[in-house]
Amino acid sequence: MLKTTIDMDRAAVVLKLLGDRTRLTMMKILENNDCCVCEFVEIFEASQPSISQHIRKLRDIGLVKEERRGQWIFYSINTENEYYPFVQHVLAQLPSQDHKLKELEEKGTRISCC
Amino acid sequence: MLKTTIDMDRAAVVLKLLGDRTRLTMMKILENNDCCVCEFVEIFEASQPSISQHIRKLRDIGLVKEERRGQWIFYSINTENEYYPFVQHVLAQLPSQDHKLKELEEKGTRISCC
DNA sequence: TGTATATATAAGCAAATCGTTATATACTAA
DNA sequence: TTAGTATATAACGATTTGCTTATATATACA
Repeated sequence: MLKTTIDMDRAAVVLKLLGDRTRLTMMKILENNDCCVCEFVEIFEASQPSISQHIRKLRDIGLVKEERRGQWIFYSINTENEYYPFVQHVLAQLPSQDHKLKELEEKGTRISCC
Repeated sequence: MLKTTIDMDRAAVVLKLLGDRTRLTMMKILENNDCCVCEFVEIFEASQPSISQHIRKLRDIGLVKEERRGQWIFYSINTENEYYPFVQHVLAQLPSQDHKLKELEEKGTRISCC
């Protein structure tokens, strides 16, 4: 059986990153969707730099990856990441946050991009 | 099916608490053992106040409970806590830390208490 | 009672965190 | 090329965190 366990130090680092309302919800949304920054800005009613800085932390340890599509940069879960299985287990315990994206669509407040 | 899901805000609070090397390892050890403060002091080679303060945070949101036995206070996981199922899932992904207790026994450096 | 041990708590400090505003960069379209 | 949009980054400040040292409290035991 090849079971790779995450070591405690790395696990603590990952959990600390997930231990923030905004980042945790971001990750849960990204579980099922690709998103660009502007969507998160709307969902969290936060400033663009604040959102970018949260994403940067997730990206710095490889939890998410980016893909430019024209003017926009879409983020998604990096399933290749060594921590992915661990993160997946944690996220699986949380209630879906997909309704937050749906609300944007319905309100029509979604910016041009998405 | 009665499935109680933890809400995102509370989950983030719990994960933030677990997102510290010392507290995460403490919780993993407590998964299978009751421990008193002096054991943690030895295991983490930390000061007694530092350990007490970490425990206090875990106790404040009810993740652990205490039980005085004479001179000592033993801590254990509070399985009655609303977050317990969530925490259990997280801890289950981590490698056992029981060897840390065993090392204390073998080294004989364990203080009188334990 | 007095002393030792185990633990908790308070106060203070350095570092980390998370927001802000200002600015830089990259792409699109006129 | 110029203007507009999306995003990243830098600089700064307030708050939080996690240690330290000092002290208080509770129990055990002589």
